[in-house]
Amino acid sequence: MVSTSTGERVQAAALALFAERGYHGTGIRQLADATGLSSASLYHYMGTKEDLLVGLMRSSLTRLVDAAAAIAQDPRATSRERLVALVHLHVRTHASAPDETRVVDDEVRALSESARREVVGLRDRYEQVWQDAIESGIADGTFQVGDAALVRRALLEMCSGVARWWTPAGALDLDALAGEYAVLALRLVGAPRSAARDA
Amino acid sequence: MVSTSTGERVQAAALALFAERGYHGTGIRQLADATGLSSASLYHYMGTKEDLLVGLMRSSLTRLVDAAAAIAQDPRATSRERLVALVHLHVRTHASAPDETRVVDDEVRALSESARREVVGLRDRYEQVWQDAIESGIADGTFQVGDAALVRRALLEMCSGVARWWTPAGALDLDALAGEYAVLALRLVGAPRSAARDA
Amino acid sequence: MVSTSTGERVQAAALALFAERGYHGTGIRQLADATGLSSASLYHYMGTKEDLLVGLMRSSLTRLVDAAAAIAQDPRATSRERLVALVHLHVRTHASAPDETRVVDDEVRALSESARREVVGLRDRYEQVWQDAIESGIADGTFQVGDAALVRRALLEMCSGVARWWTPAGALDLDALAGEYAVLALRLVGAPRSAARDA
Amino acid sequence: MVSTSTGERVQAAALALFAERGYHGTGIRQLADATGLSSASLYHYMGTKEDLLVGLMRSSLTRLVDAAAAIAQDPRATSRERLVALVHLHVRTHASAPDETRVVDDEVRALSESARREVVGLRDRYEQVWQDAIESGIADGTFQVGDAALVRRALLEMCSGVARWWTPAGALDLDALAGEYAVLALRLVGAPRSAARDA
DNA sequence: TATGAATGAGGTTTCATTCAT
DNA sequence: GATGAATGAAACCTCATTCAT
Repeated sequence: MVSTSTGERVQAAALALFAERGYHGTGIRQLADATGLSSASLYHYMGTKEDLLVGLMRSSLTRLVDAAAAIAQDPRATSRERLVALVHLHVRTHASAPDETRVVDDEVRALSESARREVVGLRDRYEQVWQDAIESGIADGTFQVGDAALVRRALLEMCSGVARWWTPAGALDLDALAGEYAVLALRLVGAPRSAARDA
Repeated sequence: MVSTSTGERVQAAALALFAERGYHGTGIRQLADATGLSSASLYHYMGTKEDLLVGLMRSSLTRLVDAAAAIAQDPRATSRERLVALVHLHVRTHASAPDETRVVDDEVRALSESARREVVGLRDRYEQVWQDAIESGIADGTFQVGDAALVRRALLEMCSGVARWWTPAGALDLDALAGEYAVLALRLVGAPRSAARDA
Repeated sequence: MVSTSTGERVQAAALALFAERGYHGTGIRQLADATGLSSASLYHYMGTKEDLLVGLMRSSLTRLVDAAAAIAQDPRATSRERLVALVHLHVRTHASAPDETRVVDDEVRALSESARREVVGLRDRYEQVWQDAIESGIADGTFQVGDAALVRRALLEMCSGVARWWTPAGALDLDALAGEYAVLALRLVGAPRSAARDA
Repeated sequence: MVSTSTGERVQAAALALFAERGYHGTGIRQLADATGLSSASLYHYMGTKEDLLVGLMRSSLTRLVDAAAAIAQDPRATSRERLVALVHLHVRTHASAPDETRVVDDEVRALSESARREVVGLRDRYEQVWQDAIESGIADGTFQVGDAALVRRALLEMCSGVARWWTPAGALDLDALAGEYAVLALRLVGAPRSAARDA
């Protein structure tokens, strides 16, 4: 049986509120109400409000970066398989944790200089994994892509979008969603032929 | 000779600030500083802060909706041409006015209920044009698409992304950018063959 | 007819409160109450609370430094006359504006680094005038003093003390007070003979 | 071997902090950090924050009052010797324990009514010893002083000042410092001739 | 048009203190 | 002894907004 610690409840409430109303749109008092703590008690669990934000971003991005790195390091995978795996990871993560996504993507500007550097660094590492995956697919002739950076951006934006609309209550379950996006991704990189098999 | 009225300067400053720091992250005093007015004077040109936001969103979305409607109503265009025209419109608009995009896309949550309804209504009308364009391409056999709504979302997210990275100082000019994205869009809808011609 | 501006009333209230309860012991709300303003309105007239403190210190010290410099630059004065003039200045200033004195002397530690540098700089300039006056009295044989710096400190501390106890309601008026301290000062520097004449 | 109890370490830390940043400028958490205890644990050793302050003041003033009383009660001392002994006591105490001095002198205003009465009572007893010493010197013709209370204040302020600048690292050691001030004190009371002998 | 003056409400954070463990 | 958890009150300051001039 997993019980949630108060610290975790604070993080969960912050995530939900930051996602719904934005970091600057969320007040400490609202956060306190949502957690059932006094605003003073909140400071037992978070440092500053910004520390809380940074913590959420760091853990979210670190998880994503680690998972992507694991995919990148699998030596047996083909370029196609690697891209599909990345799409699956990204889509499933973003669809099932849309709040994290919104916060990580939208609130970087709210960070102070030093925190921003850290978070952007993590994001850059993640994007580099995609960039490498695309370039190696180009190199081995699997992908037909002119501008790899442009396609990387298009791919990531496209996949991130699921956080804005997918819900478990809809017609598509997570697997189907990831499958659909894998098809689209392979089309985008010009390797559409056996898409059905990969998905 | 085009002179900018004070009201326009207020809007321009608001756009830049809202885009950079977010609506809730932007104070009236910062806006006053940026405009060279006192915060009290600001209220001669805007109603409330929210009115200012709604005004920016309305004008931005209205322009986009009208342009999209014009494309949709051209009877001579093929499905392929229609999609390409929409992509060009969307990409050029988002790339050349990234601030408007950020504000329109990110700050809907900051609106009060009634304003949100209006803005979401405009956004829905715009998306419906894309939806129609995709469905008619499916209907006439040009596009190979399973889930039209899903592809519409993927397409729009992908194209909107240019606002986050394109700059006129980079290697691609606006025309080239729009061309590249048209190619990607046609790939996404499964109508890639003569992509080069369309771009 | 001299009317007091709101800004001046804020400064006066701050001076009284800071002197009575200390800078850290004085809250913004108390300051607001004392001024008859809301705490928000206060910020129209002061910058931060620290700005207010620095302003008080600066104006107080600047006045003192200027007056001391004027005394120091009088070429016709003897060493004895110069010292007596400095004592008169210091004692009258401290006795008649004891609040300023307390704040300037006690709250330097409350200042942030950069403000402290400025204020300490002013204080150092003032003390240098005294140091010069003592040394020139030693040089021309008027004063019998071993350690000039030590005597300067003893003199200044002694004279500053009037701010802690003198009141216009007491037996001594300002002139008599200044006279008494001039006598003591001349004794301290070992030039007591004609003290009565100088006072 | 002298080991310091936790309670003593708390007092020592409080003294240093109160002296450096003032009573109101020192937080319980800073005190906890300085002691290596949690803020909750602190409350095992002090009562309230004010109790801590009162305790410091009481012990400091009691020691001083007792020492001064001992000097006053020596029947063999001359007026001159008695004054010199008081100066030595005061100067040595203030120079070697400047933190105590600052706190005792500056933070009386931070005390609540009843505590203030007690502390001020102690201070008054101490000053009375000086007052008596001066008056008896006047009575027996040793001192040439007009206003005994005024001179008492001048003397005490002058001597207290050493707490603000003397350091063991400087050119003067404690004995020399006390000697110098004894000379100055005798000059102040108009009994300067054999100053060298007394110091 | 333009702005100084003004404010109630609320921002984030810290305060000194208590108490169950 | 010692401390994590907790808090009501208050800290300084900024918020969006109004209004008389």
